[in-house]
Amino acid sequence: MDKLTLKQKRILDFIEKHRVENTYPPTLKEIGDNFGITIGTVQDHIYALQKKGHLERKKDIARGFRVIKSQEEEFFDKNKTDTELIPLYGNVAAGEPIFANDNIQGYITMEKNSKGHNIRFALRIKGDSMIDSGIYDGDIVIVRKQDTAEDGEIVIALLDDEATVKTLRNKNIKAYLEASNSKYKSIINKPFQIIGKVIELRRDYNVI
Amino acid sequence: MDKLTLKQKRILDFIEKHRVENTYPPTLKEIGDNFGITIGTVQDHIYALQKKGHLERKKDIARGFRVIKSQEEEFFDKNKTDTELIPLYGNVAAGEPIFANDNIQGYITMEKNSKGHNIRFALRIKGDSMIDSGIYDGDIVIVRKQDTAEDGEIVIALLDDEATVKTLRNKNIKAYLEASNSKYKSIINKPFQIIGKVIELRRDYNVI
DNA sequence: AGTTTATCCATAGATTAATATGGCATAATA
DNA sequence: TATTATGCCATATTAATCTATGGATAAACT
Repeated sequence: MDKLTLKQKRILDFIEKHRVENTYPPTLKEIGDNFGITIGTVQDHIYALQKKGHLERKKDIARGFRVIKSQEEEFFDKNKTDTELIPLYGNVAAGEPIFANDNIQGYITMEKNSKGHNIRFALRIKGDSMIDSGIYDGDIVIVRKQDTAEDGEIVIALLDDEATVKTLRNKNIKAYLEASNSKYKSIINKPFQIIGKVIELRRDYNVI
Repeated sequence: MDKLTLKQKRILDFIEKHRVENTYPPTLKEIGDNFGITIGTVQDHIYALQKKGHLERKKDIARGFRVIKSQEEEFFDKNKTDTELIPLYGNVAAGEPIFANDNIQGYITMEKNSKGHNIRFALRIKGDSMIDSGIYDGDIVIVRKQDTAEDGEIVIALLDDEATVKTLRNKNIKAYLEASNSKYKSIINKPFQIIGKVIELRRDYNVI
């Protein structure tokens, strides 16, 4: 990858920019028109770009360019691709399905999970029952779907057909759920089902 | 966006796949060759795809296709491209520079900011002085660099050469910083400099 | 000094690629 | 049933695009 002259760099950038914007690379003429030079001159530049290893080209193929990216650029692209969007669900009233499509309030960008495809989703917290654990009304919790959890972990549980955020206590003896706010009483010995475990919390401060 | 027939869908997919793999879309002939049909037939399919709103095409332009993506697909693409990594700094002792390269603990994936290039960084919280605001030891705050802030906003301030997280109070009269924990006393009438404003909080729950 | 590199131009093919037409058969739809 | 959409072919024409050549100047390099 020899170093490029300013002109060569500009032409290379134009080819890539054109490709991104139009979905196809430019022709020799289009390049020439953009820089106010003739096709013959463009040929010279293309030849130089190829020789220096910054551009590949298919013979006799219209618009047959491929811009070769540097390692840095590849890296930058790579970390751009290793993210995914997970759905953000609003809080649901008792009896209503949580994972309904029309309950999706938006999407949260997250890094892709390396190991396996464990399914995650986000849930907006309603109420202050977890305030003593530093989870406030309006916060968003990222949840990993699973049906078991350890003592002390914060879980999303289905209780009386309603999804709630609680701390799991004494799982193996008589499991109950603890609301992290002293004014709420904890739920003991009620049947519940664990939907997932809270793995992250996000709070947006209103920013204009 | 009318519904496509199987054949039409396959041709559309081929165009997009070809574009991604080669950096440029195929010609009519290349499409025909791939499916074992003639150019005339391809023209028919292209016409149908255009009429149904799945494909755009520039007249008289070689390989001048643009595949129109559904909202879902746009979404999927968006998360691939519109993110960036922001540096996560550890807490620093008094006098040491915060933004030193060897103070970078990692990187946080975030959605790119649409408006302008305001610079953001992340900081890991040390101590419990902001616990009453639900910011705990070990939490990560996302900070937008700026040197002013409004009353009540949580800011990163440089105070006695140390970066601290505080709530800003009475900015215009006698500004002081408030620690959100009753056992800490607020800092009044000391000179300080605002580095940035907290725009988001993230907390990771230890997950194996 | 001689050679290569980088920029330019002009022009004449040769080939690729798009467009225009017309025709045919079958399935879906009004 | 009449009409439209789908899926296919063949061929001629026009336009786009690439390739090849030759020439020129100035700067950088050997």
